Amino acid sequence: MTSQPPSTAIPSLAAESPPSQVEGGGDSQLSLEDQLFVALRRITRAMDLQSRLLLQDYGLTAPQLSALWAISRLQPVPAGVVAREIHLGYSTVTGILDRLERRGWIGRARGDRDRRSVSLCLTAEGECFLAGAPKLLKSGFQQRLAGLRQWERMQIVATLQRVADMMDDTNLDERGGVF
Amino acid sequence: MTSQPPSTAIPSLAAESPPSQVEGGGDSQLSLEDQLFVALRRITRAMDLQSRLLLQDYGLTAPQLSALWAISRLQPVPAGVVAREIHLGYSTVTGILDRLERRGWIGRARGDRDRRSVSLCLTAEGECFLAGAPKLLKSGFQQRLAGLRQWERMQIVATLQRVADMMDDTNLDERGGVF
DNA sequence: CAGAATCATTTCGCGTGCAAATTAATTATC
DNA sequence: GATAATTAATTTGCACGCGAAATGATTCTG
Repeated sequence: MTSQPPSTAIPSLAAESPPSQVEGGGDSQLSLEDQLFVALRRITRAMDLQSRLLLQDYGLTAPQLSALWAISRLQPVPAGVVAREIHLGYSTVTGILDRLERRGWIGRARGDRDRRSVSLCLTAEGECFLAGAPKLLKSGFQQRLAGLRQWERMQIVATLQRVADMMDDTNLDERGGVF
Repeated sequence: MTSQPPSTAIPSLAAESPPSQVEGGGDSQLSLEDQLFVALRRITRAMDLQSRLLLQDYGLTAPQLSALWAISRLQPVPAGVVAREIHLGYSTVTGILDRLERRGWIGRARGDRDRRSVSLCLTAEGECFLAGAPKLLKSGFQQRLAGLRQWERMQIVATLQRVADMMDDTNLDERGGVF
């Protein structure tokens, strides 16, 4: 019936919470892979919630803001490049650009040389908005991050990039491997 | 599981990204925070795509499978516990349970003592399905993970959990801090 | 013991993000 | 130079996951 595996699992490393049942998730008895999945799910959810918060406070989602920054950095830039840059599908980016354009933050213009492509540029209002725009990452998270040492931050980023590389099949063959 | 990782091990590790421009995203000129965001976005997307792949091949999404495993592990279990366990909102879990129930993999029953709560159990078919069920993480990712050393895997999981802790405000106050 | 407060779950409305099909423009092939 | 193949962007259809409000059940108060 109920599975109570008497696992001898030593709560390792990050699981140095005392044997008291910490509410929220008894990861200790999960396999490493499952723990990893849970952590990833928590991160995904946190990203989603942060995006909703942005939407509520500023009227744009995190992907929208991310696109805006990318355009600001690369303009004039075709839509496809932005999609690849911020790791969203083409069709998704179209919708995002619609909303950014409707708000008057970006301008769309068909390319001169190639009239299939769309050239994206920030408008003056777009620049203005970005000047006072919120950060992509939640302020609480940023603060906590800032509280770490430089090498810790770099280590975290490196690990995340490594995980992203391992999960993301698309541009893996081009690179020839994770290492 | 018995080995304690060398706690001082981590410093430079994978952080030695050479200035070479890898195609796809010129992260090199981005701030550390932006690089972090991009990595998180890539991970989120990879999770989404993996879930779609599951849906296509097995007819259930990653959250559904995750819920199924959780129920299998904790049954009989009320819905709210499952929601907290797999880090999804209550309302989301309701929909997931609908689909799992419609497929005949779980059974819902109002609690005897408290008729507000719903007791969830796996059906025989559910058990059967789980026996041959796919993993939550993409096979390619799992293989790459398996290719690492144990301490590397643990380091990755620990870092992800740490990031999740830092991003997730909900159960932070209860714990008193990240450390 | 009635009414209020609380709790677990569900319903509803919304925006997201994807794949597949579509449109429009460019390049390749014969 | 016309037809086919490719490319960039968009439209369409679908399921997800959230918050807020609603529902039904239980406990707290006076």
